[in-house]
Amino acid sequence: MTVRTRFAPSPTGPVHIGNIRTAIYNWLYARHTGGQFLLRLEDTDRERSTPEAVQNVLNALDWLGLSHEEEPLYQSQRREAHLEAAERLLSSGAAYKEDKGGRGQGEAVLFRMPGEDMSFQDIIRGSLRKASKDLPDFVIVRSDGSPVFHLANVVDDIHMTVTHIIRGDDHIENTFRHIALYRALGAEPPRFAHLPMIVNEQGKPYSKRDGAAFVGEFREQGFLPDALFNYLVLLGWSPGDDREVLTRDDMIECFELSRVQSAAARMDVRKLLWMNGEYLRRLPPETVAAECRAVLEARGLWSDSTPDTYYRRVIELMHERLKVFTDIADSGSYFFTEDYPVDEKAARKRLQKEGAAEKLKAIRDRFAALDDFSADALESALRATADAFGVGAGEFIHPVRVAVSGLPGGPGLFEMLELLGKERVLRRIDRALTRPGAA
RNA sequence: GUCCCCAUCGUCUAGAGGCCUAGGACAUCGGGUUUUCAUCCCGAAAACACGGGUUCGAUUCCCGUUGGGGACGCCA
Repeated sequence: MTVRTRFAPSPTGPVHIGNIRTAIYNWLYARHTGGQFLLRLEDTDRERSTPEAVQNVLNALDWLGLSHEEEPLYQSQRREAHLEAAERLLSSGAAYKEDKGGRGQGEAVLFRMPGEDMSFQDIIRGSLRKASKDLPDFVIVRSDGSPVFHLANVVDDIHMTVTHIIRGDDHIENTFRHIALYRALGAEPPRFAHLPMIVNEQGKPYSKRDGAAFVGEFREQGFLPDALFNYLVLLGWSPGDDREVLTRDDMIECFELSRVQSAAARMDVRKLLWMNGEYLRRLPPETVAAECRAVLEARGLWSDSTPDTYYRRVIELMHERLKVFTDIADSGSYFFTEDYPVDEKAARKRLQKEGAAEKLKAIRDRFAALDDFSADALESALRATADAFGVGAGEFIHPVRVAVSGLPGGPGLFEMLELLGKERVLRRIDRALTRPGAA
């Protein structure tokens, strides 16, 4: 029998990082076994489900490359099937009506639990059991006639012939009810695998207040889908060897549910950043250029008059220094505007030191006299000046860098100066010289 | 309150009774490379929650304690 897994989110808000990892594991397991990965929108909560949230789910899956087989099933359209199943349970005696004084007036339909202790083999947790006394009957159709989650969920999973249910461990207790429903409906229960939660960086359950909780946020912050995917896969699972950066094919090949961790995992944005850098550095320059441009536009740093050759060179110089695309706006803004921020600490150390102004002035004049403003020419000019002063080149390099970029680090100074061009370099040095405190 | 689940470096993990002097990755610290930053290379510090068993031998098995988390809806 071919494996069929499903991702069944309820579209009530942005897709959470924990949810999407569940989707990833479902997808990976289906691909690993040559099976199918299905999608079901559990949109039966009329008050909280929205079309925007549905779109958000679809976008998140698409962004991460989590392709699914068949058309998505909208649970709200399956109401008749759910109610029909309830009728069957009623007529077989597996369910009964009772007025528990709930929503609306009239009777709800309750499912009759088997009245015996239950257990099942979870692929990740092993044997899980529950005593009969802790498994009370429960409502499957409300007194207003609407089906309840447990019923809809099971009926739809049977309908979709799902063979492996991979979901969050907050569903462990529900599983006993679901298995009982499967049996009463005359269906063979699927295999279950319950995933641990992902907790925030403080080790607490995620709440709405936590940043870095929704897939869309990572996208906005300039993270790459493949990097987020790779990071998330490793959050609770490992290939069993020392590999960390894995291709999609590698993951598909060696993914095993039995190797999934049973303890909750904590989100670590620093490692995610590292992972993103790994992927970003391997990207072709055109891609980096396009993504960075989007960031620059969003930050108001982009001008359509930026020469293509100039921009390409900026990306060449910055590429390996980026961990996320948004870094281009933080550590490369001086390539695009005169209004770049100046690192106070660097300015104090390099520009306001004894004798800094004198050296800066000397090198400014030396640069001004240059006809050839190439990196090589700039370098020999600067080194000659340093020699004349009887000091190391660093005594000139650092102040110039801070004056021209406002930052303590960045691409090779001479390439940077050449790219910026004579006019801008001289203007910026002059400005640094006149800045208060630059003595 | 009742029931259930979980527990290896700060974090993610390897480890399925002797191979463990507990391995890797991120982060941290030190060194090398670089004009700087980043990359890259080398190195350091850093963990089996605690207490009982079982065993010739426990990080690995069992029980308890502690600590965390979850479920107890006519929400999904």
